[in-house]
Amino acid sequence: MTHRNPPWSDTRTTPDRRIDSDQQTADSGGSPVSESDPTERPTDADQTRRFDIYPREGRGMEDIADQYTPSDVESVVGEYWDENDAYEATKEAHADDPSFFFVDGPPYTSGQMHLGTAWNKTLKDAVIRHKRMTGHQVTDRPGYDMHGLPIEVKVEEELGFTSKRDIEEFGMEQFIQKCKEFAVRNREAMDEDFQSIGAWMDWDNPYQTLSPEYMESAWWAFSKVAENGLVEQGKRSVNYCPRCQTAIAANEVEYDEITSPSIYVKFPLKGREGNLVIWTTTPWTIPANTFVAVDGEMTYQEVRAEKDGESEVLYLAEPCVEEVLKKGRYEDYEVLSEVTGEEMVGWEYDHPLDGVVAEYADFEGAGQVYTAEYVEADRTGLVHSAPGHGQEDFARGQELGLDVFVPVDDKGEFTEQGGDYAGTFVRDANPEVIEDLDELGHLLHAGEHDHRYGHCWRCDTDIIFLATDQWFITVTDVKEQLLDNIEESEWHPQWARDNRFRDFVSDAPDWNVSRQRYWGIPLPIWVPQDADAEGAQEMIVVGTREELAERADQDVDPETVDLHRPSVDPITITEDGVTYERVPDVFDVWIDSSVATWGTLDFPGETEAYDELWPADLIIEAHDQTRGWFWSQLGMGTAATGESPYKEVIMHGFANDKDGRKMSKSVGNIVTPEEAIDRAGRDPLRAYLLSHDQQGVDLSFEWDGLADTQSTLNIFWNVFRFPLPYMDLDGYDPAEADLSEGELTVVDEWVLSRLQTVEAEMADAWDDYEVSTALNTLLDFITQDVSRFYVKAIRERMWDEEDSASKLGAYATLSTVLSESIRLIAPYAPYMAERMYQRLDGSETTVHMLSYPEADEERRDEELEANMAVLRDVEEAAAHARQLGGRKLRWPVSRIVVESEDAEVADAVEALSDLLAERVNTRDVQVVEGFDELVETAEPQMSVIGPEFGADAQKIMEAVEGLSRAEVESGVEVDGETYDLTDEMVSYRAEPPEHVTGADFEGGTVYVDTELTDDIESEGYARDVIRRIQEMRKQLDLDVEAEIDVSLAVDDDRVAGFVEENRDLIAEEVRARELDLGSADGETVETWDVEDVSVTIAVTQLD
RNA sequence: GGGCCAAUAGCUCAGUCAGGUUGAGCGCUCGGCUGAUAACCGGGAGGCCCGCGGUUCAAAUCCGCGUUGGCCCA
Repeated sequence: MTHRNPPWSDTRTTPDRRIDSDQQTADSGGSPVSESDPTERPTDADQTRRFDIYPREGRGMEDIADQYTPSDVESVVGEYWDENDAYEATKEAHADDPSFFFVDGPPYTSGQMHLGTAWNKTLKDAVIRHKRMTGHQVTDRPGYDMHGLPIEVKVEEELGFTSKRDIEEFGMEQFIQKCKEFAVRNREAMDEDFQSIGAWMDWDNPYQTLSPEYMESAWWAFSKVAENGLVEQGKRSVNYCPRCQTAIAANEVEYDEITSPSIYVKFPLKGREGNLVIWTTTPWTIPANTFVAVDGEMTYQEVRAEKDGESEVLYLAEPCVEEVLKKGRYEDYEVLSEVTGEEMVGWEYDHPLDGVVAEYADFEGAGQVYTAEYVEADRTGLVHSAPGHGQEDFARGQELGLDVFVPVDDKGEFTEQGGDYAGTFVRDANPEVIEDLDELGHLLHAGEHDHRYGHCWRCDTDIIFLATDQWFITVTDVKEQLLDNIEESEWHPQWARDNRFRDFVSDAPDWNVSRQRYWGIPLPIWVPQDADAEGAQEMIVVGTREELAERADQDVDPETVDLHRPSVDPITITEDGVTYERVPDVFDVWIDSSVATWGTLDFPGETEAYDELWPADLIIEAHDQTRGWFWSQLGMGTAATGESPYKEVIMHGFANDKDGRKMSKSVGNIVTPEEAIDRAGRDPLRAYLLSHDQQGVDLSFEWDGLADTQSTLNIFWNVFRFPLPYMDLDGYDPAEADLSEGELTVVDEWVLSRLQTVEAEMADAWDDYEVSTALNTLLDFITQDVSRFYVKAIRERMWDEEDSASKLGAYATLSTVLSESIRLIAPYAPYMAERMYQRLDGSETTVHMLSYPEADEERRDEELEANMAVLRDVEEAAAHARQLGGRKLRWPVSRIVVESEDAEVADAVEALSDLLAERVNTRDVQVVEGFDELVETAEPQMSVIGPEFGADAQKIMEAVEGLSRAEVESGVEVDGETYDLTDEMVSYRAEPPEHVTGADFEGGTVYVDTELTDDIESEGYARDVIRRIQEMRKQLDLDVEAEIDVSLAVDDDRVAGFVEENRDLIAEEVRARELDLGSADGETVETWDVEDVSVTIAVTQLD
């Protein structure tokens, strides 16, 4: 065998390369991938930058990267990308494609990347890469959420602050500066984190919620909301953090189990005998009591209860009577009467803390019984209601037209109205309230109650409900439109939209957007200094910096103004003789991210991109954002413009630990992305994360699973590197692969057909963003079809003559399969794909600028795929049968017989019989409907024979055992006497004849005839000897082309004869110049056991 | 307390929408292959398909009630 080129010479000097050599013809519906003049692209001139798996100059195999080492691949590719501006080149390549407006959900800059955010960014990156490869100009601006209470709290911790007073003393401006520094510092670290997992986004230009342009987006959107009449100021009962001294959003409240007081209180009725009995876990809200709620439908009993010789009258819901009286340790009771809740409406009572508190709700309508929806037959069936605190109480109070009475200030302390409690923090007042109620004789029972209660998500302080003056976006006014807009958006998975999201939106209350804090976007609301001034508008909402400059009383430069507090605080607006001042609040931080679709485009500062792109084509977040960002954007978009700001949503899951439990510091089960990258690599981590369901389902992270993914990628790596030495030897350039050159065999046609099928299936999966399905389809193809089957099938052809048409066909096929598979995997494992691409082709700067392969229906042959599936089943069964027959694959068998009644199976085996014969190493393949050589062996049925023949049964059994059916049916002779046996007495077991073993497959049975002949033994031993010599060559680390001398001694004359017969074959296969039989003398000598025969082999390397 | 999602081999997951003999990978074990070789392939063992009811000729799959975990809400 001769070769044109020395093995490691540089054969890659072809000057003109095709771009994207096996690009399919663009279909009519598809969008053409931009292909600018190839001469503008980097050409072979910078070939030195191309990766080399195999060193070109005179080095040996030991230098070959024969194992997939992700860290090596990733570091070299990372450098390559940087040096060659691969990201920029990719964007450039798709600059003229149809646009795709992706919007990044901004991570909050108070922490660092964890596994969940790594997953999130990886999925986004894969989608963006795929979108580009399928011909889109993708908006890929990453974002950061940088304002808000959580950062304030972190900074307060750093500075050792405990209250707002500390901040005021420190200075608001300085404090805000510290918050900004904190956010920017974290952002920079997160930039690096995200890039470390290969996320290709516009990291030079992220949108940041603290930038003037971005803050302006929020002002603009809010001003549109105001124009639509959906901004309102009002008292609402809100979740209030007494430490942070601000309202917090419902989704900023976390819940935990706590122990609260549990008290039963008697409210003395006015104008009639008796008491209403209520139950509460918040004694401190009793001072604010305004009314008592009952269920109009429910039956209440008037009972006279006795204790210590005294009696009193109590009103309780009928199902609660026994329980409550037990709590109150009453000894006996009698039911005096029954009334419905409805009948109790209007009853009046005295405030139970009259005389203790300075003021209580005694205005028109207060101190009475009303019905309410929230009453249940629980505890007492009567509910203490304080609209100044409880949210439901507040809502019902509004319906009833009751004033809101709040004897608590913004520090959570009682005001002077609280009388004895004035200046006491509400929760600290609980014991006093209980004591006072007891002294006044109104306490029926006091105990403890364990329940879930909310606390501030950042500072852990238990929240209180407080009716305060806040600003709202009244989304409840556009509820129908919100629900309609949900219909307009497409969600993956759809159930998330139709169940969770729809339910949440249906129940969403008005959105409290004001926070009494510092680090945030200031509310752009100006209110009159004197609300009663003539001609005063209720409020002025400013939408842009330009507008602020125009309307402000002070000089404001729209280019340089910092919209943060405190610089905007002193700005006033005077119009029509009325002076307006800014509301000192900042926005709820959810407002910030809710305008991300505008902020990403720098709108309204810039309008061009907005006009072209808005609304977003796609957003991707985890399921916690259903009530977060998915909602805030819908709410803001609908309130501001009437539209949803996004069209499509992918909602993925959470990364939990291996037991499906949340990762947390306290449990100590956190896995960091850094550790995963260190232990497995970026591509394996990405592929692992992306191989699991991406739609709504959580991931249980497991190290073994990550390792599995790495070994799967390793199989791809092996498939990739397998042909390289051969191609190099032949000077074959895989980038120039042409399927019309050379000769395609049936396996080539098959694997190409499979490739098209895989491409079609992946395209279908991608259409529905079934990202994991697409990846797993590809990985299955690479491992099962390409590695397990195709590579094995073409191995021999790699050693054909230099210009063999069959080899060229295999080269072209494998090159095509690799080239397209590399592009198919590129969005998932971008580093590996790049390295492979640069080795095989490299005509473009990066694999990621190429187009995604599409199925060529011309190349699909479903019948062939079906036939090959049958062949593989048969092959598997044959291997099984061989194993049962104790004949290893290296030794040929004389024949296999495929038994099947299925015509399709028979046709498939016949169509592919040559290939099958080769793969199972048989000299002959037969296909039959029924294998007529099976021997039926009799098995006596003693349960029938025993009773029939009594004492003779034992002998008959022995005689019958192992006979054929014919022998039994002709009569069984025992001791000269012939017995006729009925069918019931004997059953038959069909068995293959001697030397034949069978194994079932889905369509039938495969029989393998392992009978030995001299011819078979001769080949078998020869192959065994070849194998041993090859093994020695390998151990000696010989170059594949190196020649050797071999001498060997066989410790068995007959086997020695077989070896002698095959001398030429052996010599050729092992590249032996001389092959001596007799004694083993040479540089390296080793003795092998070949089928129990000792064979000593000596190998000497020639120069 | 409520809504949604999940539970299938020792582990990670398919299969559930459209009911018809539970599959894959890893791990274990036995074997095979061998110029992809620290790679690769096959056989085997291993499942009350979370539990209990119901619908049906037939349920991992549909329905109801629970248990456990996750997310969200109160």
